[in-house]
Amino acid sequence: MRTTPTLDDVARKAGVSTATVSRCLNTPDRVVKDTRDKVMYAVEALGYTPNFGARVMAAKRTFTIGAIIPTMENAIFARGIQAFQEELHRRGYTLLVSSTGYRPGAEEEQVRALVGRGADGLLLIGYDRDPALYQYLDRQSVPALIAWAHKPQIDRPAIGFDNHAAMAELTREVLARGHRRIGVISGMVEGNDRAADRLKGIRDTVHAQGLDPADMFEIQTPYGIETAERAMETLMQAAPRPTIVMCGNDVLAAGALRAARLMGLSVPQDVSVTGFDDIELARIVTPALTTVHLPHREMGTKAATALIALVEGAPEGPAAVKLDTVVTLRDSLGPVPAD
Amino acid sequence: MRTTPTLDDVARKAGVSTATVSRCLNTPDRVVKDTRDKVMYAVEALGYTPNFGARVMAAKRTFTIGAIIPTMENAIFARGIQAFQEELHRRGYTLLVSSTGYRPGAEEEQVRALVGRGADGLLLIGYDRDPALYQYLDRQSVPALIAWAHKPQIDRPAIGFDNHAAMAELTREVLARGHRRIGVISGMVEGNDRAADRLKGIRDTVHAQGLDPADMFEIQTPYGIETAERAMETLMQAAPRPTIVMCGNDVLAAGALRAARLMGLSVPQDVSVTGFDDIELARIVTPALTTVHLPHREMGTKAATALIALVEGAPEGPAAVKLDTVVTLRDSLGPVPAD
DNA sequence: TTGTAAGCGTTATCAG
DNA sequence: CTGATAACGCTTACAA
Repeated sequence: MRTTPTLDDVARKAGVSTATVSRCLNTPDRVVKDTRDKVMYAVEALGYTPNFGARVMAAKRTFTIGAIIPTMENAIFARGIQAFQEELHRRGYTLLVSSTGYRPGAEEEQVRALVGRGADGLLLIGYDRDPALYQYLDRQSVPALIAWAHKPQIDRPAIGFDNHAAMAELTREVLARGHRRIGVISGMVEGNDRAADRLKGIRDTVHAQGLDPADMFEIQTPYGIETAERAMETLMQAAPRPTIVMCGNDVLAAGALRAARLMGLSVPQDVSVTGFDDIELARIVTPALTTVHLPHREMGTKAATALIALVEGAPEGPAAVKLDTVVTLRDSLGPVPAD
Repeated sequence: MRTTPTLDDVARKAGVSTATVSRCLNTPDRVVKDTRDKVMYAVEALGYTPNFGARVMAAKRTFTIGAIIPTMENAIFARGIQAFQEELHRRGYTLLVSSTGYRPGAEEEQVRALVGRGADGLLLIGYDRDPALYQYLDRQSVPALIAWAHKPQIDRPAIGFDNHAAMAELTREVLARGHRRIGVISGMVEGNDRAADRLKGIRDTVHAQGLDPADMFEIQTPYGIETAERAMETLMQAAPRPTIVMCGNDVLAAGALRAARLMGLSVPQDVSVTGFDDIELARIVTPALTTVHLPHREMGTKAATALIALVEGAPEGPAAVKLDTVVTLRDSLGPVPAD
């Protein structure tokens, strides 16, 4: 097992000092072409790669950004993260992603792992987390940008959506179609402000309308097609049955759609279904989902820009950017069925 | 901007040496409870996190595994990677994922980034890549495990499927239903052995059947729903039209299904469609997709085990593990339509 | 333009 | 059981 070549090996082979090699690699113009060629040749010949650990320790910047997302398993974050990564790459940064699998406590672990590895900045999803984590980040002075959520009242750099308002708008569309018995399949709200806000957006709108809360049927369930199917089955057993089921995201809605089909209910004739996120899935299922469109790629790109700004000497105080969402009407939402 | 606390700060605060602090953190049993308590208290009080760079440099192991996948944007790899990560976590390793977005050259970049950061081992998708990259990995003696593919004739540690055989089996099912005019929507085969093998699996089977190659209609296209829709439109304009369209994966198939619906063709009455991968999508679309089931989670889990074994002093020579695939018949495949 | 040498924060080896 | 101290590989003043 030959040991991996170091700066020193390159220097020796090229007949120069390690300082010169380092300069060739980092600031090539501060080195005369002739020696640079020698050095580059040695680098090639040896197959040298800088040791990042050492570099992190000696320099300050790593040009690495970390992102911690709840899951890679469904496409909720995929598109935004992809755009985030592309923009970072364009700006010379490397993205490292890790996921918590919605495991409580996992996020702190990952934050420490990434910070310890010298991440210059972090992308986190949503606001809800142990205050100690925020304290830790502040202390380490590692900038963190919150994405996929937006709460102007919280003084943190963030870019995202007003989940409450967006869901409220969708709910108004639902009410306008005459629905009064509303089923809800929500994600688990504990530690998930996006899920919580969406749920609250429905409740507040329904109550503002003066409806009887007893006419709402809520189920919280972990994200997943299967879990949503179970939830849908339960909701459809209520009597009288809800005329619509509003879901916390498109994945849950896809599950609800599937369960409806298996139960022999047609959508939207027998029951309507709505989603949230407008991931690709929403247009693929039958019937296509009425949902809330989120500008995933725009958010990813802007998140990259904002985080880099923060990293490269935040002008100052945190700012929260709000992106617009659009209620997107497709076939899965219909008028309330005649009894 | 308070500077982040180091081992030294902790040592000073606890009134012990840095060596003792280090021991408390890494081998707590080699330190008497009393001093350990003092140290732990200081660690808490200061909010100390070890600097990974320094640790990498001083120790050899990092307990970090890197995975480089073509894309996070669709679910092809999501499930397997999730299982991979879960198993790694269970074994005390951290997973860092990065994606190439099918960008040529990006993989090398990412490999270097991960290796430079001290990754103990790497998970790579498929065999096809610049030999120089393999050479680099060997030289750095960083073990790499190839996943999602299996070629016994290539002497590399790998875990995956025989894409050729699996697609061949599906093709036999197709032929058995009387289809003779076969359309194919394949992923780009350049640098993607999985896509290439699947395509070849179809061709070889069709030709073995003694069919006229002129009856096959092949289109290669980048992965994506939209691109698949375009391809489907093109295929459906041929006269006579193919009676079935076999797709290189489920995402492409979902696009084909969608295009068919928009063109007013019903599946499988007017045209059949098949996929490959059996991701969640396959059961959600209407009609449900006939596809090749891959044991995603099993592969992820076993990949983790295998890679850790490699990292922790590979017993020796590389081994290739083949996992079984299952042709899964659902509604999207029907008999050849009567003309 | 290039070389010298002092860190950077840990771990590991040796003594005590 | 604990403390010095020498690496680890690289960057960066400071000198030459």
